[in-house]
Amino acid sequence: MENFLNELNDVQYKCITETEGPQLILAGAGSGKTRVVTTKIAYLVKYEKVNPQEILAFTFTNKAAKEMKDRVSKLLESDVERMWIGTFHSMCVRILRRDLNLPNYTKNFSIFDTTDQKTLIKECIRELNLDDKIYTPNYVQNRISGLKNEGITPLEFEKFAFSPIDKKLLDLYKIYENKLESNNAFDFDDLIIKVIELFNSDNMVKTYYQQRFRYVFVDEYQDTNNIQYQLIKLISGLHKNICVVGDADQSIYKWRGANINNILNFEKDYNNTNQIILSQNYRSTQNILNIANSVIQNNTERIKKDLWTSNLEGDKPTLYEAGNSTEEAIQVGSTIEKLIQEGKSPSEIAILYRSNYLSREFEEQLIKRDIKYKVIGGIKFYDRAEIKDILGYLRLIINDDDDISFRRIVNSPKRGIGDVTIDKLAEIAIEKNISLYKALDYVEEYDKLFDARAQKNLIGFKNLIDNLKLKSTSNSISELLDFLLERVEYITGLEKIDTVEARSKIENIEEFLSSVKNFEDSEEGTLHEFLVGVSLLSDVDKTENLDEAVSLITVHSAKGLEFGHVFIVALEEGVFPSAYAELDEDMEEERRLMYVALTRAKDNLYLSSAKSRMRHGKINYQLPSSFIDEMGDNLIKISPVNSNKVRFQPKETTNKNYVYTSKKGVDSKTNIPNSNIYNTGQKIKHSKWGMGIVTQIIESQGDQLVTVLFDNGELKTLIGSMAPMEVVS
DNA sequence: GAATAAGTTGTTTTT
DNA sequence: CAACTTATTC
Ligand SMILES: Nc1ncnc2c1ncn2[C@@H]1O[C@H](COP(=O)(O)OP(=O)(O)OP(=O)(O)O)[C@@H](O)[C@H]1O
Repeated sequence: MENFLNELNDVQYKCITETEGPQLILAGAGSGKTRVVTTKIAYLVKYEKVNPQEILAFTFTNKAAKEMKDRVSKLLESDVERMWIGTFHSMCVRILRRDLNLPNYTKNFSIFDTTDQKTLIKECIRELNLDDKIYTPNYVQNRISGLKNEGITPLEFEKFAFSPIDKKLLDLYKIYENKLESNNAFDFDDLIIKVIELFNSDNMVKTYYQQRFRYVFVDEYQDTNNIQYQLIKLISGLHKNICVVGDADQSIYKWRGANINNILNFEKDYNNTNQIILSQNYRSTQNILNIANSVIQNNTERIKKDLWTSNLEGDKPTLYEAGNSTEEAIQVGSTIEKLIQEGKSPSEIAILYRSNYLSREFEEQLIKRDIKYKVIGGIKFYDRAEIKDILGYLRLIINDDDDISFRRIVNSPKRGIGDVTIDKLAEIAIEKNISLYKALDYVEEYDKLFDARAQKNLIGFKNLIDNLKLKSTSNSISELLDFLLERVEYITGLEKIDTVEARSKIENIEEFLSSVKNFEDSEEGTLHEFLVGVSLLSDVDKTENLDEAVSLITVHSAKGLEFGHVFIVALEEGVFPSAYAELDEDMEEERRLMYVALTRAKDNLYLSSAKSRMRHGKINYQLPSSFIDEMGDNLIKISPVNSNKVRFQPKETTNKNYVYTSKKGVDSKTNIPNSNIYNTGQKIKHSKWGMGIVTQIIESQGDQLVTVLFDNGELKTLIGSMAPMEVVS
């Protein structure tokens, strides 16, 4: 890569060669922001002779970090191990592991994820005897995390917590923080806060990092929150060579504390900011860009900016309005099948949706067509109960103050230690102000508390953990795990149950074991590093770019990615935009989300919606997304296939891509006689039962089993060809 | 204390 | 719908 600078336009080139001082690069989607950062890092090292260890770059996900490292290393033809490139959270853990110095913490701290936080918060709510209808764990977690993201400590909150609810919240916040501390644990927000506190309290440490990192970069700057901003400011405070890149129109994490003011404040806080705007889009066709621009300009809280491209005009995006969600999924499935038959790479195809639950029907259709796919996000692998159990053991082994993990695994698998026993143990722990694990030492002393059985079980458990602790000091992680699973009889226990679920759990555990082996082979890290890695993994990171597979992904997770052919589905009011967006500002964020979705596409965009969709087990009738109107007449509308008869005789005028292709004769749907085809969501009239709605269809031997919810409340399953009923409109 | 049955609730997005 | 909680029984 002799001349990587040739791959840049003039403005990009300017960004890269103006290396000194604060630089704010604002630019629309696909204008090469990420490319600027990677190339600039390479430029600094190659032409400015900057030492790689003087480089620090914050990315949004670990995957983005990995990609950045890969690209830089390609440009430089050398490894980039000494650069710090990673998410805020992982960089902070790195700092804490090195320099953490707090009286009640050790460097083997646990990281509490959102679920752990809520568990802890539930305890707090119970202790304060608060009404759990008002103070739901969700609400409290949200509020506390919101405060922490803003950098508001309990002490500061006290100054303006006046409402009765806020006063209670303050109490909760205080107890919560104490509990974290006694668990030797940090939540996600703490990772950043504690580094800021560390810098502010220890000048030596602060100076070390300030001197070391001569060049600091932040990608996806529009989604940084207040504490991240503070951290950036601190860490770049000496050299002030801070280069941030972002796009205000792509700010989609406000709900997580992202503060768009960070863009505005930048120029105030850094003198002589070099602001550069990139406005040429290299990613998308003109037609795609037109739609994206036309949607985003409806935001009023926005600095207008022009984004143009010299790319080809391309195909016009299409819009398909399906009668119901299954039809929509079939349409998308068969279009994807067609694309692949035409020779398009599956990895260049993505289905984007607003919420995870929407992936299901599309998965079913892809499975039917034997199309490989990967779902990014949703139920995370490491979130499965069996994996969390094992992680719980590991966490407890290296941090025995971690009561959350203790509670999780003390009776999993069942070993006769129930809630009552644990509550008694917790009494000892509270009285002595120690962890649950340490309270185990007093079980014999407090023998009147426990019956013989419970006492025996508790002592057995203590021996188990102590054994594991011992093992952990001298063995590799996978040896420890083998021993653990053996001793705990986790797998043998599952084998005895022998259900489909148990089998899949065993498979998951085996997959987990091999991922541990992978970690050991590639990184040679400690157990703590392994656990940290797992805790901070994001959804996008988890899924390897395995092989050629279609991606199913939320719009949030798709930020920063690009695909040749993008399907944006379920474009309905209440879904996208979400029903939860009530305020104007929420609506604007939804619109930005739409903008992100649209600008992921390089060549083709396929939009679709359904008139009815199941949610929470009942049918919702949906209106098309208001964003569709905002796209103007740049769309080719494909009329809904309103009856199944039409399905088999597609009109000539129908867009080619949307012709139904029935791949295999086995497809039961093609065998159904035309006379009585029902679809879920249809209204029907039965001669005896009256009006009702079709809630489920089961295809069976060329006929349909139709489940109908009648208006009188009765739920009946009827044989499609026999039942005296008809569809009404 | 564990296993089952019945009832209830709801995340939109995730480091 | 499915995941989670509560009630009931052994
Ligand atoms: N000067 C250039 N010449 C050709 N292609 C370019 C140039 N700059 C960027 N690209 C290409 O344009 C696409 C978008 O670039 P990149 O991902 O860096 O943009 P971005 O601004 O970070 O996008 P987003 O805001 O959507 O994350 C990439 O495929 C990249 O390779």
